[in-house]
Amino acid sequence: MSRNPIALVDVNNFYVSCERVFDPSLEGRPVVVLSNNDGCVVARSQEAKDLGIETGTPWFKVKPSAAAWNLVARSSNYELYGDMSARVMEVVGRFGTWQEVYSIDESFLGLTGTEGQLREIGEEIRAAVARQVGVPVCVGIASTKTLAKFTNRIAKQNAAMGGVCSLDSMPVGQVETIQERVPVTGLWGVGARTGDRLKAQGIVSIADLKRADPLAIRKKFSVVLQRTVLELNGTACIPHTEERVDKQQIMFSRSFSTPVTTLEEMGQVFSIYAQRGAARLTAGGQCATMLTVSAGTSRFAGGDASFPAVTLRLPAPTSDPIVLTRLAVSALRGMIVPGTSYVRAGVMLGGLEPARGQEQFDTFVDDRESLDLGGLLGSVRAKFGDTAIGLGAGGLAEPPGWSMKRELSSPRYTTEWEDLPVVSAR
DNA sequence: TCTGGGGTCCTAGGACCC
DNA sequence: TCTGGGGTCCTAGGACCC
Repeated sequence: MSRNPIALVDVNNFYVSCERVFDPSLEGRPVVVLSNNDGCVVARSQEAKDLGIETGTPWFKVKPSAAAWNLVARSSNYELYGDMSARVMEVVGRFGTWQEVYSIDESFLGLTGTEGQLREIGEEIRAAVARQVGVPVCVGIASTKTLAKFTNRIAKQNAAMGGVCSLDSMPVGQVETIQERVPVTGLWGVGARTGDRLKAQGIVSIADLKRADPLAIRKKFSVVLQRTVLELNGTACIPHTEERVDKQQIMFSRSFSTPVTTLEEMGQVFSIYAQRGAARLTAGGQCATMLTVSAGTSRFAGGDASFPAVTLRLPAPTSDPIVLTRLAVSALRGMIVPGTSYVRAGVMLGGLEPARGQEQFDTFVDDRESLDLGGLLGSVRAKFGDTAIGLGAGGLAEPPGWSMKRELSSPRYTTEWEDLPVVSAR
């Protein structure tokens, strides 16, 4: 493997670990972090996992036992997690010849060194992140991304390894034993659907898949699964993209704290969501060419749920909040049935392309010809806060009744001056 | 009573062109 | 009126990820 080893570095129980950095009283206690609207569990501390709480469990089902379990729940605080993520990535990136940030809490890293040095580097990464950011990470090192993910899992599940595992330093027999035991769906890229289809072919464990003929797998399944087979056998074939490529779509979608039933309220929703989407476009220097608005009734209410959606092709690529808001609101007529209880809605911007100066306004020749409205709104919000300015309903000082609920949120410790933690010593 | 949000990649099939 | 083959682009939907 000595050629081009790859590390997968990820934070243990990331959201919970972020909460613990600023509230050490959470150490050792079961902690869960909830989805938007405090709906269901999205992250768990080890203690919470040990209690048998699964990801996706609705909070109202867990809540009655919370006191008895000494369980703490927090609303998700994405502002905090996003900022902590950037800090972790910066520290981890110092150790690699290249780095690919794969998700909010994990990145692939190119390493160099002998087998013995690799383990040391892994330990240095752990120590650096613990000291400079304060969260625990695990490191898995192998010759391909798929194997690095698998090795990271081994590091996580064996406390004796101290959070670092290099696949080639493990006895071959031991690796084979694990691969015989772990089901294929434990692999990166193999989900439940593919798992069922593989089982029908007699392929159950990771070891089974590793022995399969790559060409046959490609024929029966897909090129994606063929790559998994090759990577399991040490042939790296999933390329890494070091540069952050532009996004291809932007979605703003939320559940409501109380159902929305009228055209008027849904107009508010689409107006506000379209403006949030437009703000993200502007921030990323992009324009959209397609707009999709959608809504949904509850899957749990009994009867048939409905998920109406309308997609519009924009007359010209744009990030103009006025254009996007107008179109999003106009799309709801004929799509939304008044009197129906909608529990969620979303605005999706697609077919994104880089913004090209003022061209985005060329087809809308009015007195805004040379005005970058999105940029202007963005700078006002940056200075005076997210709710300082907006179009129509987006400019309401008081959030509407259906707005998201986050009753158990921690402060934005690292991104707002007024939320800065205070430390004192005696 | 109360059940998340935001993405990517691949494939198949249709429209269209030469 | 019949006949052929090859290619691109776009879109919808599936599967997967965290």
